[in-house]
Amino acid sequence: MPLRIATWNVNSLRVRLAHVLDWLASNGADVLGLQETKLIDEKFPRAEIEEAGFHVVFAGQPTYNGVAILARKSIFLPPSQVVVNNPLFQDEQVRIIAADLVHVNATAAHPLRFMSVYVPNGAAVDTDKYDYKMRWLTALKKYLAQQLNAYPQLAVVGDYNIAPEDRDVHDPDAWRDQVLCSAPERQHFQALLDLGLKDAFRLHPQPEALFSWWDYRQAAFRRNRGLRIDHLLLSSALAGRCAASGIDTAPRKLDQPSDHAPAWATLELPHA
DNA sequence: ATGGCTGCTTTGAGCAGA
Repeated sequence: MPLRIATWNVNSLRVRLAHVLDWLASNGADVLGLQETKLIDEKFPRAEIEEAGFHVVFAGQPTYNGVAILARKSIFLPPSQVVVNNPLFQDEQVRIIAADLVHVNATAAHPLRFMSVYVPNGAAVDTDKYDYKMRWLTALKKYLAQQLNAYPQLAVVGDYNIAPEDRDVHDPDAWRDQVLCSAPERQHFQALLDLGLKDAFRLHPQPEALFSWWDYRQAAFRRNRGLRIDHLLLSSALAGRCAASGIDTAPRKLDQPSDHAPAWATLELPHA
């Protein structure tokens, strides 16, 4: 059975829990990285998620950010070796969680190392927040270089807040040099690919103008005025076993949607 | 040029998101 992994910026898990549980049931994802849970740990809906058949590890803070990993109990042992944030970067904001996922019938020598990341938005070019985003991405590259050495089967999924190429943007001229699309941001994304990571979405043919985020304003989703900023980056060992990938825009059509849609990939792993 | 939505916040108008 192929393994389906996914990422979703839910923009408040309190508001979106039903969407997440419905999507897991209908889409069949086995592992899901969440971003922008916006929940302190005391308020995280652990029981509801576990009752739905998933292990969960999470790290939050008041109001902003917050990340989690869900892993289907019928396939995985409880997540282990959990690490929150980047050990190489002092950060007051909670934007990364990583864990080992071991198959219940594990035969592989290496676990699946799964990381859910929420890259800073950056606000606008030439702001303090943009500088923070640049420093954050520099540190992420150093961390992932280490992680790739330690974990041959590494998946780094999340909201990267970067549209890698013009074809990932509904109106490239309007977005030229703007935050999410600026050349320095794209160079940071390319630097991650240069480590050997692969963008799962681009491993397979895709429809044109398939995006993962649309502004809440001005009917942007109905007009498909979106960006592709949510990505699954795979180590070469995983990329070689990636059978399919895509973005599911169905949840963006629901009432009270997240402004992001889930992105996913399937992996043919022999008991990862 | 501005604000356009949405969620959050010692429930309010302001911040943040992208």
